[in-house]
Amino acid sequence: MRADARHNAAKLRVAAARLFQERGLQVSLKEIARTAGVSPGTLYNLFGNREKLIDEVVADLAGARLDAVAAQALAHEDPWEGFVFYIEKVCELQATDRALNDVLARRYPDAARLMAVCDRVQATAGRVIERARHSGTLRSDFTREDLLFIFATNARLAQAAAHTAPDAWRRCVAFVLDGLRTEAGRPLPAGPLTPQQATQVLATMATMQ
Amino acid sequence: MRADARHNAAKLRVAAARLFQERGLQVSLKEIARTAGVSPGTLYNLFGNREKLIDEVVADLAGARLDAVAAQALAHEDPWEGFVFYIEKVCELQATDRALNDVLARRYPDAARLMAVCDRVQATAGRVIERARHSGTLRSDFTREDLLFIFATNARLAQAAAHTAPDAWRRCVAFVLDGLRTEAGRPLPAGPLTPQQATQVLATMATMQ
DNA sequence: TTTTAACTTGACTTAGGGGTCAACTTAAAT
DNA sequence: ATTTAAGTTGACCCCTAAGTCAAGTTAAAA
Repeated sequence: MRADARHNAAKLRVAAARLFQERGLQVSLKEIARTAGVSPGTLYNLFGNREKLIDEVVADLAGARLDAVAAQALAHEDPWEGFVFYIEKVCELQATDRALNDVLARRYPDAARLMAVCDRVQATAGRVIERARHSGTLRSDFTREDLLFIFATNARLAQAAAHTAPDAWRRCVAFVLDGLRTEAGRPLPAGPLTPQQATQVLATMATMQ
Repeated sequence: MRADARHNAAKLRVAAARLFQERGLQVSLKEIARTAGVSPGTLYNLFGNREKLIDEVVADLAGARLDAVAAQALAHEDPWEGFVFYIEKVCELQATDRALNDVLARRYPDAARLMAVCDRVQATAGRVIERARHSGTLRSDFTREDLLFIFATNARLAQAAAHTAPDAWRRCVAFVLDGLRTEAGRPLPAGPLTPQQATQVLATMATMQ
């Protein structure tokens, strides 16, 4: 790889990371190229397509953040506190980083590293849930898929309110959390979803509109 | 108005009502014209623009449905049951009618009749909440704006899951409802939003992505 | 039947996206 | 300094959307 190509790739990575975070993974690639001071042809030349660019630019960053949150959550002595911490921190990340939504929603199935991040998140989320459930505070009928839907439904609120009322989502999440304690739980009107169903619904949500 | 113009307007109203319901208020106007068997020029000729078409076609239908749900909710003997009924029915409507989202989100501020529907919904929702709160079952810190966010956040889930798992949203709503009972309530991490803030956030959510 | 205003048409403009490629430029090996 | 393969460019292709308007058609009044 020639020096000028390396420089351009670096500039593109910086521009893409910023725009992906600020505006989501669907920003125009032409605009990323413009921001990087490079022609659209060069972007396609160096990265091939959107999916590959995303995989290179977003996967590691998103993965590192989400892993850190999971580790902190599991480090809490009290499993319920760890669970609450996990939900609140992930929502917080979603409020400040639009790219994370699309990562969690498995919106880009051909981005291998991104999918790996996604799988890791689901595994660690499972541990956070299991611990809280086992401690007796989290209601026993709560599943990983339910958690994914909490993230998916609150993501847009967190982002939409980021300027007007940065803490609006905290109220909504608090209502849900109060309903997730064992002592608040009542019989649910519908059974849990399979992981496959959840994946399909999340993908649909991400591509809707 | 000439007979052919009246017929075309009728055909367009039918096509628009169907496509708005099935695919949301942002469907291509060309497609509505095509479905009605009429040229795009005729649509613009007869209705002016998207906002006016929506106002004529959607407002009455959506208003009638939402009013009926509110009336049934207030007819329940038990105020809490009425509250639960109201939330579940509105979510159910949102799962089967994509147009309702955009109505509730005040996405088209120039559509006067639509905005009137919206205001009426907020007023009746306020009564449903007040009644349930007064009865002692609904936690006292719950506001109208919170209800609007519950609708807004669950709308996409209800729609996205409509085919894969039509009852998925019922689980999520059930978690929230369990958290809305007085005995489950704990101090909230953030204050309520003003109506203006809520409106702004809802509008942002509707136009996002 | 003629006339004409009302109405309809669809190609057109503007504006935006993804993606390609022949022609040009340049890093760097010799 | 010359060579050449690697890299860059931006006009160009495709598409789909909103919205316009000159030209053609037709309902219905006279």
